[in-house]
Amino acid sequence: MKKITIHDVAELAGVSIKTVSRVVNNEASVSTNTKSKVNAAVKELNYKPNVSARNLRGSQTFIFGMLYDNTNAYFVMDMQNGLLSECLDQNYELLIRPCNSRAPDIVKQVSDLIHHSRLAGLILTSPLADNPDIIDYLREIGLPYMRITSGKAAIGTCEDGIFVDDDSASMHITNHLLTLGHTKIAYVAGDIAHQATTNRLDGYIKGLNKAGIAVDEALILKGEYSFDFGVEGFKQLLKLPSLPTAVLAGNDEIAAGILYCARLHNISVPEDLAIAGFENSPFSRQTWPKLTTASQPNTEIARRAAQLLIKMCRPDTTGEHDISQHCFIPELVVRGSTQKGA
Amino acid sequence: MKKITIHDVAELAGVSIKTVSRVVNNEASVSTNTKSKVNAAVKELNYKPNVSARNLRGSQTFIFGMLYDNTNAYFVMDMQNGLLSECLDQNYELLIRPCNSRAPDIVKQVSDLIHHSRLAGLILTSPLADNPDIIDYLREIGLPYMRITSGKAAIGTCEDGIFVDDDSASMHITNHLLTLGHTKIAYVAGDIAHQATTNRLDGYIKGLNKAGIAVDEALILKGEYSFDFGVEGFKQLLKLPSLPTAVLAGNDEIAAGILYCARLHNISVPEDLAIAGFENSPFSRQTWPKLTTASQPNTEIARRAAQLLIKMCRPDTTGEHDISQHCFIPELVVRGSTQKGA
DNA sequence: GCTTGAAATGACAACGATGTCAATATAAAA
DNA sequence: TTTTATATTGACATCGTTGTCATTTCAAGC
Repeated sequence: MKKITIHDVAELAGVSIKTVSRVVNNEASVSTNTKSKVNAAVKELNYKPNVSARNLRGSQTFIFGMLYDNTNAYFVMDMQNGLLSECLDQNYELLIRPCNSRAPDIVKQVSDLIHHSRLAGLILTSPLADNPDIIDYLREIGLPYMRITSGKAAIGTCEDGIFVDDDSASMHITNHLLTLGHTKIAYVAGDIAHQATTNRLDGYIKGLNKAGIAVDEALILKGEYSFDFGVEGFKQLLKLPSLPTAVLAGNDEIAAGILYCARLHNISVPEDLAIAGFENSPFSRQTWPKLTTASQPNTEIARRAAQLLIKMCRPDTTGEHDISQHCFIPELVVRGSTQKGA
Repeated sequence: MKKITIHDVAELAGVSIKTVSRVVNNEASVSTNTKSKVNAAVKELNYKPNVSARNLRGSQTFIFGMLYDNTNAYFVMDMQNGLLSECLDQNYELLIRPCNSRAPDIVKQVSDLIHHSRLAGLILTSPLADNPDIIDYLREIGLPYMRITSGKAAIGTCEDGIFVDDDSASMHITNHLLTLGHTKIAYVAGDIAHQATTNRLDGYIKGLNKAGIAVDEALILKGEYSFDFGVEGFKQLLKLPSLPTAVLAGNDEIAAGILYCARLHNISVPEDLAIAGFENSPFSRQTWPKLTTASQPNTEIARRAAQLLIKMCRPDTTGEHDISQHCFIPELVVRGSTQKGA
């Protein structure tokens, strides 16, 4: 398998290697005639530029990074599959890195990755996407980045990113429970380092307010996005003088923990207690009863993030900085954990 | 942010860049004194070799690939975290790729990845690790690879890889059920494209044989590693004249499906039906009751795979091809799905 | 025909590492 | 001490590409 280099193409086309480089990179100032000669040679030899040489020499690089710090394997998997699919299609490489958002030197870690791997752009998932130190740093060095996080697309601000409107979705779920007649609804929230946590709580509070129900702080618990915290949280609720009739969980894992704990105490779901999750992760379908939840198209979200980032890195758009943002609204999925027979 | 190159290290350590290169690459013929000086400088400057430059110049590259085709997100996550941790420590890059092992052009896909990204080695997880076409191809082109799959370490063969002794573990679980007095034990297996599936079945059969119990083919179902197949499989078992008293599942997902379906039919677990899973994935702890299962240290396994692959790529060992293999035996974890109160 | 500016092209250095091979330091043998 | 073998080190070319800058080509304007 002989290696085909730019020299071979140049020789065959009868031009200099620099001209081949120009054609391959779609630069200006190449005559139509030359361009077609070179393209023919490229095709005949099946020439592919050497990525390492490009990355080594070029100012532009074709490598993105994706950072995650999330125990939710399904979420990370969806993200990375979506990103990879889009990046590889567009001839970008994607480096995937786990990291600890609470590490004191997190900014340095990010900085090292960027410089060492010469990243052209970075994709951040929550809670890293919500870390102001990291964002400030990226702004400072002017690296294109995409945050995949919670919020409303704020057109008019310079906040680029992909946003999931957890606020609205959470309100929908709350409304769903209210419609079923519940008035004492607890909220077992995840890690407040995630923007989503705040927004989901806000949606819940808005929902209650609209229905004219006072928010009872004793019914709101904050912890982390894990099954174990679901168990823990419900144990705390059990200590209350009277149980709520419904619990909204920060995500499906927490909901599964609550469900588990309810079962231990012989509380029937949904008859005595309605439980709703969030995220529509696979195991929201694998509990008994299945969990009512809010569904977001994670793979699609990731693909979109990659698309926008690539657009940001393409200098061919005319000067102006387009706003690169997009908003997704999770959909309510009603299942047996809130409504018998659903 | 200044980029740290080998020149900076050389200057600080007071040696030539070539000597730094030797230390970094663990080559022979460097005095202990020089080595420690250089290592100190590397550490002080936090120097990391540029992967592109290495890849471009060297005959050896420092990029591994990891291929997965597995719907079990927790498994893939554990694998990639373990591999990344080891690879990055040793200054190897790791490219992560999902792929479809049943694609007709799978070998070409693998080949393209290897050549286009100039991989130094490849790590395969099941079922890709069990695909003979891929393995044959890798042998043919002489690319170092590590299979992470099921089997017994067969010292003496040239079969390099990381093996999980599913056979023994499955037999342990079977024995556990036999000890509890079960004699009619069904097996709901996963996808037979995975070597693990065959080996787990073998362990089950051996377990029954040792106890002098005849294997009833009607109690053995083969499908795929999913919750849905667990549901489907149990529905089939329900059609039998009489139900088994215990079911062994190919993995935890299948077990969760069985558990779900049993609950739908008001069958108490473990009283009327004992269920055991395999893999000790997080949601084996998130069902009610929790699942008895077999636990394997996936992250550790992955890290070991990377270590062995790196060793294979290091020419500094004296000529001979060491056997690079390692075997892990999953441990039985007894929980409430087979034993009340466990 | 001559100047001129822009378009088109090429020569050459550079990116950051490793491979080759020659030079030097060190230890062992004579 | 001198010779010889070996261990240690460094100078320099090199990998395949792109950036810089100089050069050539060409059409338009005088």
